[in-house]
Amino acid sequence: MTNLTDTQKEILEFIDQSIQDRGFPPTLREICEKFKFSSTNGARYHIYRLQKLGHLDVEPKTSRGVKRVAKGRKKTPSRFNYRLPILGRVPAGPLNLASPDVREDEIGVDPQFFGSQEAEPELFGLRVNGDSMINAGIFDGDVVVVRSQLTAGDGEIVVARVEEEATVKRFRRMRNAIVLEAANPAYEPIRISDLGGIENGQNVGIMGVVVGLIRAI
Amino acid sequence: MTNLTDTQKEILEFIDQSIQDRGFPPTLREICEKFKFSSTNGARYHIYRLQKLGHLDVEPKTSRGVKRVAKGRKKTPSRFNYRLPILGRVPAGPLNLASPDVREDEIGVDPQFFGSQEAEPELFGLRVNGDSMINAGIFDGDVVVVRSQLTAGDGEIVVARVEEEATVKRFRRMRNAIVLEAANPAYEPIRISDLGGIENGQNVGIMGVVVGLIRAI
DNA sequence: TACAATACTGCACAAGTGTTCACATGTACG
DNA sequence: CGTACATGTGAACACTTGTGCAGTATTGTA
Repeated sequence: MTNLTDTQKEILEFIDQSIQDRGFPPTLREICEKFKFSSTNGARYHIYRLQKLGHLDVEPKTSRGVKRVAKGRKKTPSRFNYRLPILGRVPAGPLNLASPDVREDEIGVDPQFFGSQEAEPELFGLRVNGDSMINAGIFDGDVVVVRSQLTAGDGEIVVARVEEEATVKRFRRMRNAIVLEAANPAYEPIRISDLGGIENGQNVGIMGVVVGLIRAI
Repeated sequence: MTNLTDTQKEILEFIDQSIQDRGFPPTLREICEKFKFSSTNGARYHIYRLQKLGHLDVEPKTSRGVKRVAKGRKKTPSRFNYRLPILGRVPAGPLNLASPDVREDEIGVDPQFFGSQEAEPELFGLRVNGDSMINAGIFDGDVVVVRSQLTAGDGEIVVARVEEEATVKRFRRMRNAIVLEAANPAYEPIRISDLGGIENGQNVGIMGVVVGLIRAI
């Protein structure tokens, strides 16, 4: 991919630098000065080249008329800028993504890494409380990355609301019921007649599917 | 705050638009054309004003020499932009951070979340191969976040080089030796006489300390 | 009424800037 | 050996662009 000569790469860098520092791209003569070219055509040659290679947009007859172009699979800046809101441990109490005051923190993540292709993925973080999912590699204090959705497939790890408490469990679709089971034999599975239904007086719903995990050691 | 006239606000907008669309600010005459001024001094007057008001930086005698100055606008902190290079599984073969060709991918992370305060932290990612750290919650395929350093404290999880292979182990400082132990009873601990020393013909060194973990499910 | 400030018009000029054409110098390659 | 190609030099040219200076119209305001 980096089939560019050293000079070409340096010129792109210089253009970026100029845009960053001064707010606009350099002129041909500024490039000449920087690279000790004695003729504007030295710079002009490289600009022409870089345009042909698709790294620059050039507006003819226009001063400073070069523009860096995001090339092919070049990383979208927003890809790295997504801020994942981390909700707190939420031991009891309602888990409400919309209310920003329950946000404990936020961290920058790469949504594509967790399978999200959308520009504005519906991801949020949730700090896990307890060791009920220890056999699934989810430890106390870990942050699980959750994609908001109301349904889940068999075997997926979900964030479920049981009464007014949020828990992380593995979602099992049985013959006549749905079971939320912990990945820890010390915990009893929760049996539900249907998704969102009530059995034994339980009020249950799925809040999202766990698509990733982030841990600071 | 917005003690600007309508025209002034529109001119700032036009400058932003130009930067966004074309990659560089407009000339005075382009502003004139846009705002139906018949004299360049019409634009010039407003640019001068906006400079005095602190909304623009102006580079004299320079074409398109205006720069929007961040006036209390939210700027994305660089902390969300750090790109963590992910090295491959590196089953055997040398693990060299410097050579970019072993990079499998990179993801955006928040170094502060993993305890790094520096602007350019020496973090890298390493995809874990095998289940030797399963009891520490590190599963096959997980990416561990590693801070490059040559020493480690007792009990820390480290990336160690044994011969030419990189492994993730827990670092134990014993009375007369150092032990690299797996978090899985199925694996035998590796005993080393001293850090970087050789025992049983082993060539061992510490490459970094695991400060975090990222998993895509 | 007089005066200042705002928001321009009009025009010429010098410096800034991209463009064109001709030519030089390596380096790789058949 | 010669040819193609990449990477420049050098100089002149014409358009672009910011600048300086003078003037006009409108709107407060004292």
